[in-house]
Amino acid sequence: ELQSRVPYEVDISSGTNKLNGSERLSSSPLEKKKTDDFSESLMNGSLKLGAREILENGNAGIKCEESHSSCLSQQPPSIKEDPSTPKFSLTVPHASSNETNGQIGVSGTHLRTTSTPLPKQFHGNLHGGVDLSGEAQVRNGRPRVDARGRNHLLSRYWPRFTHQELQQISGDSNSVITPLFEKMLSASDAGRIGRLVLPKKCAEAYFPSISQPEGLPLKVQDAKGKEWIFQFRFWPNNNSRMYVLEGVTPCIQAMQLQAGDIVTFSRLEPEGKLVMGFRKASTAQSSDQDNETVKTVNGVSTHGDAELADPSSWYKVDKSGYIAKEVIGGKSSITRKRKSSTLRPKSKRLRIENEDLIELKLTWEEAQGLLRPSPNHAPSIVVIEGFEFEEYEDAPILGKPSIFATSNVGYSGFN
DNA sequence: GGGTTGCATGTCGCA
DNA sequence: GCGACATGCAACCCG
Repeated sequence: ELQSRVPYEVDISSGTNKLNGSERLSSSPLEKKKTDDFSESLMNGSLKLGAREILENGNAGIKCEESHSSCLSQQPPSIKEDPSTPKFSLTVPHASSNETNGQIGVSGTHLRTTSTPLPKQFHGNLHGGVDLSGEAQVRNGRPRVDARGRNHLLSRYWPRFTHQELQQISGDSNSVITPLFEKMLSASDAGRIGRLVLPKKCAEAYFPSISQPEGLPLKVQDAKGKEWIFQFRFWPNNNSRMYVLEGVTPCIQAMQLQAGDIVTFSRLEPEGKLVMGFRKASTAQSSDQDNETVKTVNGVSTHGDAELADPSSWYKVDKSGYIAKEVIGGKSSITRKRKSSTLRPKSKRLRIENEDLIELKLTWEEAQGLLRPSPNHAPSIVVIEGFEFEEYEDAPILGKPSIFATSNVGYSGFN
């Protein structure tokens, strides 16, 4: 018996992540794509500020070192099954300090080592203590690629953590959060059966490898620190596997989750704990919408348009099984016909297919989150009516509030 | 008889 | 065309 019945935890050991390691460079098409994506991210600068934002707020940093192009071909985190110990181990490369000195804004990948001060307007403290600037940058984090198969994950599983979610997970600790993936709960997942179907690639990448269908118990901590033990197992499915977490009903109920809500999986480091968070459907958009706005867990407006805040108002399922999409401005379209035998919405397919129909409206606070200071220019401090403002000689850069990368070898996927 | 478990099957997205 | 995944459903378990 290779697998102990003792609940497994994810354990992290530090590795290396040499940005200048030429031996790691690769010219494979996939990696070229990542490089391009990353370059693109640098253009808008949002990665830089997103990273800083987290640091400057003194909360858990987020590892996103894998977003750098030179990280892309590094060894993926290995998920090893050690017969001699019940402890499941994940090896996650870390950044070395000399890789990031002065690199923030260029690499933007090693959050804990950044030192460049963040312009005050990006702290969000001018808005009643509510952070309005950082969340957009962190919610589009990308997971690592499949640790074993190195196959990329579908975009709908990319973690899109908000700043507040990360805060909620990390609490007051100095732990670093590595967002792994997220999944929108299907009706089956949220049902009473208590089985949460896991995306295969995510399961194989981030959870312990299992050889027997019975799998093994997996200890997962929720955002409140409560620990749950799920049975991580798989079913043979055709010639493949279908991974499920069993026994999730109490957790689902405790979180008051339902179909359409999003569960997130991340890892706390250095503890190596697997952490399960959630995002209610009322506060989250379809996970397939990259670069879109997301409301925070507690409903605090961030970059989300007020009319975008409630997806429940976007979709209506009629008796014929159609899902009608209501878009701002009264436009609507039929997205896809569902099985007529069931009327329940299948959140998986809830997506906006024609993004041209979306009009983004921003408040001033939201727009501020898009602004980036011009590089290489130090601000001058001006005090107006008791408030400090930073003045820049050059006009700010407008960036898209979507960039965040999380994985070591996975997607840089920047937009 | 109700709940649970394990597998089968249909649908959809992606290569 | 194939793999992934949502879910249907029959077999099994248990009170």
